[in-house]
Amino acid sequence: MKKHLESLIHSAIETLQGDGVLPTDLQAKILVERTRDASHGDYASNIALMTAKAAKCSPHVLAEKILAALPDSAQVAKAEIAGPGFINFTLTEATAYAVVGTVLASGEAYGRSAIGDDKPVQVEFVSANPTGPLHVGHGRGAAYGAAVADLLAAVGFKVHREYYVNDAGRQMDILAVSVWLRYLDLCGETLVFPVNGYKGDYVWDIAADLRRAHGDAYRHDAEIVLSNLPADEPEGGDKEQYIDALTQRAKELLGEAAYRQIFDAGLNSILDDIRRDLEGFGVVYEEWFSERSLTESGAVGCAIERLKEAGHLYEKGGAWWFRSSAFGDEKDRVVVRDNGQTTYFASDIAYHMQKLERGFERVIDVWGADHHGYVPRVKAALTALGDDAGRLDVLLVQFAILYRGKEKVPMSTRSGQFVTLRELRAEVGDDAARFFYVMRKCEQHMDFDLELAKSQSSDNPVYYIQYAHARVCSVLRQMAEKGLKHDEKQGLANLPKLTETHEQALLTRLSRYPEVLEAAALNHEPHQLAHCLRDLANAFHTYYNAHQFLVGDAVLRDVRLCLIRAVRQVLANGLNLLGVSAPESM
RNA sequence: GCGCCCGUAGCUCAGCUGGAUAGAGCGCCACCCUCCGGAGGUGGAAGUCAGAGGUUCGAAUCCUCUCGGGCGCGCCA
Repeated sequence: MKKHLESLIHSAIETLQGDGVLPTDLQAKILVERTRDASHGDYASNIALMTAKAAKCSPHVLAEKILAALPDSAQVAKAEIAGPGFINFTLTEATAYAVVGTVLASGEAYGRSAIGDDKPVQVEFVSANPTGPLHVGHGRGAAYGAAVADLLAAVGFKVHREYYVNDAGRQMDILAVSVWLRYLDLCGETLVFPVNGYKGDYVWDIAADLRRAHGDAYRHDAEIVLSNLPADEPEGGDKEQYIDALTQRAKELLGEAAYRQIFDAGLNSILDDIRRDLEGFGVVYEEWFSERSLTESGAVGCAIERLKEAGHLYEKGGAWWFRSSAFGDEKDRVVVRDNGQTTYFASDIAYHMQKLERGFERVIDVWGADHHGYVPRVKAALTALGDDAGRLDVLLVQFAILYRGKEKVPMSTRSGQFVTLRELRAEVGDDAARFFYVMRKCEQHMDFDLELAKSQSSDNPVYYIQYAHARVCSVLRQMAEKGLKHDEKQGLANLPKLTETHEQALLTRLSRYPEVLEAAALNHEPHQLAHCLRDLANAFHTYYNAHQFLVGDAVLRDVRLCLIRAVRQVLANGLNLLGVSAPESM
């Protein structure tokens, strides 16, 4: 409808340009908006205010001229000037009522569109290091990324959801060593666990599995393992140097194959756990992309070569540096360390280069806000490689702070006292967690109230919306119990009987849904959809309280049932896109 | 110190990319159940949009500065 009105205005503008009222090189964007106030009609355009200057006349006078040049439309009942020069449109009744039939006919497809034109878009999200279970910070990225992906799919993009598995690098080595040391402990060796090792219980579990499967195959004498190592932190040494030396020792004693087995045992165990966690959360991927595969396939080497050939790398202090400061970054970054190993950044350059080469029109990365400093260097690398960094959107998600009522839930990664996503899911449920995470726009710091998320009352927006859905179902059950039949055809044929203000309000809400969906998708703002659903639920509850649906008048009953079934459909569609269930009873 | 994000009702947040009288939920106050689920609804009070300049017909929205809060500034990932 917006587009229809915009085209009407466009045609009026062209007429005025032909008449010389407006300059032909006019560069105004025609914008039609929903009115905030029902007394302003259904839609409004500020075009006259925008272009008055170019027309060299007052907005009001220009608005009159536009109005005169506006082609007739069967869907517009009236168009009038208001305020400083707005053009307000009021739709015909038939147009307003038509939405009910449209919703019921379209069903699950209502609100979806094809504006994405099947263009391939990649959404990479979560991508947490497989060194431990996901925590509540990752949860927000998961819920947000999944919603963004689903929204884009709903408006016609071909969406590829991807998880980047950081299965290479030092952190993973530390995990492998941690597993091995716990394993040695289980074998009966006595050793002090490094300060910098991963201390979570899951490391013990992996070690225990390893021992069950392989017995003492990887056992080495503790004294040999720990001999001639630099001091760990408690002994006045450097914990980083210590853990690296320990990693080196592990590789020497175990040999490459055995080390790799322990490494993979840790990796696979944690990755499986993450995958199960996300699946339970309703988050699934088309692809789990391995960082290690980038090195093994030579992609990392290739990316480095390309940068080197283009003259964007230089050697300093034994390492190779990328001249990212020449492309807007604060300073240059190392891609190959002095020990010959490539950095995580080097992998990321290769990864993003590949993403674009894989043919995605747009590439979206969802990152935690703590990685924001990383954005310029990745874009710099793409630019240096001759790619269009503009095709990459990095969406930064702020942290969520958990509250239990008024009390802040203590969380600190340092002490390992973080709350896992699994714990959150168990406590508040998947529906509430998914909804709460996307209720706020991603750049907002979020206070996540566990008590509220758990509460089964109208205070809790997710229950409020689900309850509206369940209520419609309940009415339909009541209908059946009373032995009444619903004649949809008769209902749709008599929609003008929906004369109550509450009914009019619902019609507007329903017709708004596709617009909200489109805006939410294109702006990567699922919170818009969340708010829209709350508003719809609110309008429904108000209606429910004010009027009976199962009335004696069969025609009116059919009409009202059509309306509330349409409401139910839209609620279900919207909740589904946010990964929240739409229960028939609660 | 430099960079990014945020600052809107007592609280949690919207505000459709510069438009009409700044909105919603919670909380608070006053009401509404012989009625399809009261897990609900109606009405009301509540704001110097952090502050100061600037841009223009018009600013919560754009620019500059200041003040608060978060995060980031590794040859970690």
